[in-house]
Amino acid sequence: MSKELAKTYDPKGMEDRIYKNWIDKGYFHAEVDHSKKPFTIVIPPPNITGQLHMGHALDETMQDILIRYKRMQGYNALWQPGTDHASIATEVKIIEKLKEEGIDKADLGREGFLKRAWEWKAEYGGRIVNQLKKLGSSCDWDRERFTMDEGCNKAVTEVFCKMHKKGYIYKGSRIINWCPVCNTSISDAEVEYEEQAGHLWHIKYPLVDENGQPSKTEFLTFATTRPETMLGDTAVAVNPSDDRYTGLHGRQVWLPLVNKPIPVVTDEYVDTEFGTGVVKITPAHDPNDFEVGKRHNLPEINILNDNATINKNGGKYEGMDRYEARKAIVADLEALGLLVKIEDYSHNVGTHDRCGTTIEPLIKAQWFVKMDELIKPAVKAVKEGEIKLIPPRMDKTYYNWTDNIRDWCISRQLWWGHRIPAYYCEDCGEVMVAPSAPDKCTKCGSSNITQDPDTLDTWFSSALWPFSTLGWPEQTEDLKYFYPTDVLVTGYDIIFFWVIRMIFSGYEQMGEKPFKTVLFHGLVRDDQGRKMSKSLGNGIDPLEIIDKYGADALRLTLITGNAPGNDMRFYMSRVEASRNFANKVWNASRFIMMNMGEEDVVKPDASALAPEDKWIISSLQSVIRDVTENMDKFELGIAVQKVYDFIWDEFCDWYIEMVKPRLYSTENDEDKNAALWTLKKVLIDGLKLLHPYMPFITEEIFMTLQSEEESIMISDWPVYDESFVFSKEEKAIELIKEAVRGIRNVRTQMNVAPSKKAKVFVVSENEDIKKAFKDSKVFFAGLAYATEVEIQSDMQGIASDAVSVVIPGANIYIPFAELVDIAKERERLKKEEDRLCSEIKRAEGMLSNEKFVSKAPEAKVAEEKAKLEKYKQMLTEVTGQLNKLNNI
RNA sequence: GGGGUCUUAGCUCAGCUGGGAGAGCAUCUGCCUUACAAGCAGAGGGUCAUAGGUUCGAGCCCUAUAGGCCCCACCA
Repeated sequence: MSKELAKTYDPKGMEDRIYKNWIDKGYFHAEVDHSKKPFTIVIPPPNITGQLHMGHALDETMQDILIRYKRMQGYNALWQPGTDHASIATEVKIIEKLKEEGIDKADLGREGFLKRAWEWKAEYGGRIVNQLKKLGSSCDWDRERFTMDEGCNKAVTEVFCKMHKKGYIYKGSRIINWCPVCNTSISDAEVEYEEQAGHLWHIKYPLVDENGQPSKTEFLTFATTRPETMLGDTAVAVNPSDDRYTGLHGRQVWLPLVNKPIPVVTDEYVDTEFGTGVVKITPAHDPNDFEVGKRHNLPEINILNDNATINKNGGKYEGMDRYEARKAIVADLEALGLLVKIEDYSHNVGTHDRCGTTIEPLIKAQWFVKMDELIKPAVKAVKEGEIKLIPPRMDKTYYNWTDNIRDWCISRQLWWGHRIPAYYCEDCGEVMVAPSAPDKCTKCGSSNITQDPDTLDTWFSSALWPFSTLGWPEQTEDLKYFYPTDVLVTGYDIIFFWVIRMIFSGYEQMGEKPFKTVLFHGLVRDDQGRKMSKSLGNGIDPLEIIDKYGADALRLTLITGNAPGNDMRFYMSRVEASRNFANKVWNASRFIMMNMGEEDVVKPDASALAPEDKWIISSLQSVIRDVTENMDKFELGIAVQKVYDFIWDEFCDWYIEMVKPRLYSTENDEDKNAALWTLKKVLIDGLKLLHPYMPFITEEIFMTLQSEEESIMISDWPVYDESFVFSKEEKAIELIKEAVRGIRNVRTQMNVAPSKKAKVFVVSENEDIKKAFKDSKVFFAGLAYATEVEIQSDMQGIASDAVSVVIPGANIYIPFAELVDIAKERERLKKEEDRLCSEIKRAEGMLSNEKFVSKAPEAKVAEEKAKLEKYKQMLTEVTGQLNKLNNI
């Protein structure tokens, strides 16, 4: 049967065809099967609003690699996919779209808006999923979920009610972050601080004199960045230990414009070093002032409407925008002579991470999750290694958050999301939290009941994702079998939003961790190290890359040379390099197939294997061992680098070249068979090692090579096989390694030599060596001009002006008249001598160290001993050669 | 203010628990050798930021310094 690959590697079309086949065969699907061990990953659900970007591509690739690897190892691998409703992000987009149609959200009403939202989801929700498929993601699409599907809704309601009952969810009037553009509260995690150039206004308030009137001579000066908030001032504060102001304790100041007296209070919060040591206190519009206000029982005067205009408490400023009011107030204060000075001032301003609007702290009644108890098992889990974070330094980031945790504001004034299952009696005000609307008020029996209009923070449902997707709150078989999941792969940027919240939710709801390991990756940046963003227009579309170079090349690019948790830069030249590697694999495979005859190769006796066969097979074993080890440690970049080097350098550039003469020869079928068998074996194992990284090309080659197989993705992962490690018993392998070194030397010299024609003599009395060099082309393949090779048993045939290049055991002599610059050769040998001397010194140093000999692993010590012997022997030879050269 | 992290070849980065300085790209040289020019064979290029310390041995561990980046908190 003839086996053929297309002449050129072209991923286009091929990838889609293969993916479709995998789907049709159901290879991605996982069912509970107690005869196998489960391996589970839940996908970080992409937003339905989203388009695939490089961050996704990296994230999905890493997960797919792990899933494919484990699947090949015989695990029952489940990659649970799904999408996130992304409450605020989606709502904002829909509002934008409505605006284009000239429709206002309010006009549609809640029902109408939600109808539009679901239509939107139906239209765009599948887009990102299809894009994931382009990458080759082996998700179990039969299990695709959505954070607002029936099951997830049930989970959300269940959790809300349960936690409310336990007192972990409560409604309270507290100072929260308000986005005046999105018109909703947001959590602390959603506030992004941004350095902004602003001003520091120095203002003075008159003290109140004994007649209760503003003094004309006594003033208290302070500085503020937000003068407009003075409308809501209810005190000024000084530090109790501040000597400058001890006389003012208990007095009052006159709040200008509002025209009323407010007290001077003392509080430790005030920093005596900053400004004048006086702070105006606006409890309703500043988190710190809020705390001060609580301590001193100060009234809280809200001066802002939800859209950040001044409300009726602002007197004549009512209706003005917050920034207009600021101008007006500063102008009025100046007119009153109360403005001392204006300074330029750069400070951090809280903005909404979605829309960039400066957030406004407001007091509002919102729902919160009480965190102090919930967080405890989550901290313990990481501290005790129950959950491992990779890289380990992420622990610190994690604790940084858990140690400073504040209650989580979960209610949002949005429509798209999980509506809070709280119901209010319009008659008596009773609050009822229940899975469904109660018929009557449990307190007064009234049926005049309305549901809380707010929805939940989008992360509330994501926090339940690892178990809600497996069927919770039902006690499904899936849940028992696949939970806890094994690995969570995600970016470090959502550790606070998502990772921590999944962990405490897992412990609270399931009594068990949601995953064993969290593998973090960094951001994919552009080639200048900038974040890829829409506004910069520097984003690179993964789909375009896939279209041009193939998903395999993209995946390889994203994984190589990148350590966990580190950001990476994306270079087109690296994509090209990856594509070139794919091309290399393709052509090597094509070469092997071309040389395979009609009948299949059979496994040869070990005795039939040539030294180079044994060498490459042994080498393959160590690659298998190392790669498996690296993958188990989640060192994906290191693992694939090893596969890459093995395939390209050792297999293609050395082994295939060495083996060519045997393939072209028609004399020895047994030998040819041995070569072909080795080629095929190493290729197949190499493809398998590569498959998690480059699933498409490996499948295409694998299936062309052995059409009787089903698919590489369900084949067995290669296992380190001691019986294939010939180096332990075979000296021939050592010989190959040394020959490789010798050949390099020859090539180097030939390259600098004036003549291109070389005559190379191999001189040895050792029959094994002579056999190995029997067809010396083996060792000079790739150098067409090194054609003349003679093998001799003694030195007779060597011209007196020959000089050796180093291959201990077998000497390759090159007539230097043709090739070698004596001075250069001498230099080289001297360098070699130096190297060996320092090696010997190093080895001797180590071996003479009692600590090393007693503490280091035995194998290590033995290795060093062997090295020492080898180096000593090599040194003798090099010295001999050097002497010989010196005598010429 | 607290924490993290980085500084390794011209560029971008790997370098696992301390034990022979690596890759990709770029540069230079020579090759269309019947798998591959998306290729082959070579070469050049590094005081591993600086200064100390621990060790038989440090790119790796410790301390300090300089510079860059990130996260958190936030002083009005």
